[in-house]
Amino acid sequence: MAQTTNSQAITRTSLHHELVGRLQTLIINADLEPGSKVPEKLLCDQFGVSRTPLREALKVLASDGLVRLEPNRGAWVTRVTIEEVEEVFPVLGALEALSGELACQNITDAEIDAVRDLHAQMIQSYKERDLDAYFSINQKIHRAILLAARNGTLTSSCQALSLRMQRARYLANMTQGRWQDAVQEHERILEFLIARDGPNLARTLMGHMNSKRLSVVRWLQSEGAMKG
Amino acid sequence: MAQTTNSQAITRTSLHHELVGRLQTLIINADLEPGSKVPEKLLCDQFGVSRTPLREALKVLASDGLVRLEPNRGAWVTRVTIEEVEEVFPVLGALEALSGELACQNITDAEIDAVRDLHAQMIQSYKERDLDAYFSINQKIHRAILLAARNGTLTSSCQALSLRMQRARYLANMTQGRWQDAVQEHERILEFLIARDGPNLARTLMGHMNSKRLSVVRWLQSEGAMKG
DNA sequence: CAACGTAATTTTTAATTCATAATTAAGTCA
DNA sequence: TGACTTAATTATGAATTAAAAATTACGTTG
Repeated sequence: MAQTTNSQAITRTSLHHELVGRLQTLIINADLEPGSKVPEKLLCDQFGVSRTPLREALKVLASDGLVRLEPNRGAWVTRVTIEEVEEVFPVLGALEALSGELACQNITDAEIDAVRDLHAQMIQSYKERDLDAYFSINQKIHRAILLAARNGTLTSSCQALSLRMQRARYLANMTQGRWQDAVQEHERILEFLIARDGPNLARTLMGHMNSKRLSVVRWLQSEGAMKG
Repeated sequence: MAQTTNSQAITRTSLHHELVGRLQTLIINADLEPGSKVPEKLLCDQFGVSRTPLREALKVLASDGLVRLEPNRGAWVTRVTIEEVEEVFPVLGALEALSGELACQNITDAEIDAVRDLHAQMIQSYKERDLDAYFSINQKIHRAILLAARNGTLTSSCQALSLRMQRARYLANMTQGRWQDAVQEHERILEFLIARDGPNLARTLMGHMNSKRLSVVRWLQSEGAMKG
């Protein structure tokens, strides 16, 4: 009997919590256009909820930087600006470096094997020029390392910032050269992880993040130049 | 006229935003006891607001880890556990290290002078054995370095985590030996900041954070041993 | 004709109300 | 007497409603 109650409790989730996830997805997929106003009424109809839980969710998204609340003006989907990218990537770099350091201390052999598998799949996606698959597996690798660090605070901090940058992932300037460099960086990441070489893994992850930053910024700059 | 409207606009703030700040203060000062239930009704009466904005604020605090929401059970003030300290301090260490690195690149001479002043005041507080003043000035120094890093994302990430640890600041085991060590670490922090030696400042700040972690954990352990 | 001010409409914000879930207390049965 | 069940009370969660603020449109005046 107690078990029944428990399993129900697991599946049960508060409405606002559900909404946070749904809205995150909408924003990351750019279904809600960057810079646009969040259409409260429309979303309420779409999700079949009232404005109270929706607004509760928007407050959380605002503290994560996905929307900006203007008092008495409503919520606006934030844009990925060059300034933001220049700010967020260094922080993400520091956090990923730490995750690499800690992962080397705590990762199991089985987990390393899993990363090795993911890496092989990613290489395959690279050879097939399947960018969507590449991005997806890439993210799984970073997440596997993050989880191996055994630090929940680190995990959530990283994820919140990653989420903001994921809005820009389709902006990543994956030229042939950049893509090749990224794959080579990942080779070294795997290598240092297998060797459980914390300091070098940390350094490589930070450098990797810095390369990503440069790539995204260049793209945003060229895009800005086209428009303006 | 535009200026008048503007200055008014600056002071205007939404109710829920105001509440986030007020509740943070209550929790940090332990006016809301760790582990206890957040008394919605009482707080509503106390602040003279309805439950809607209060609950919006609680959602934000929950995403910052200051309260924990249990579906259909309400909000509970989180405790500072040893596990949390062991998680948060390393992350804070990585972020402060980055802040030191960036500060060395961007800090002005005037800002360095300001830190120097704060440092002198802190030494004075140390000599007078004024722990409250010491903590307060200490925090100002770390914040000054953080602001000199010119990275808003870093600032808010650090602040959110610092807030969680500030609940434990009165738990810090400031024995004579530990206090002296901390002051010496700060001497080196100032020294490397003046020299604008990023790598060494980063290393020192991380070490400083590690010392703090050890001190807090030891205290929590001895406290746990007393009770249990 | 343009610019400023006023009024009306729309939108946001917060309070109230209603429904649902949890907890506690009381009563009954073993 | 103790444990379990059921009912009642209390509190939480979400919708609705009301009040406050902003934007827009219109009219008037210079």
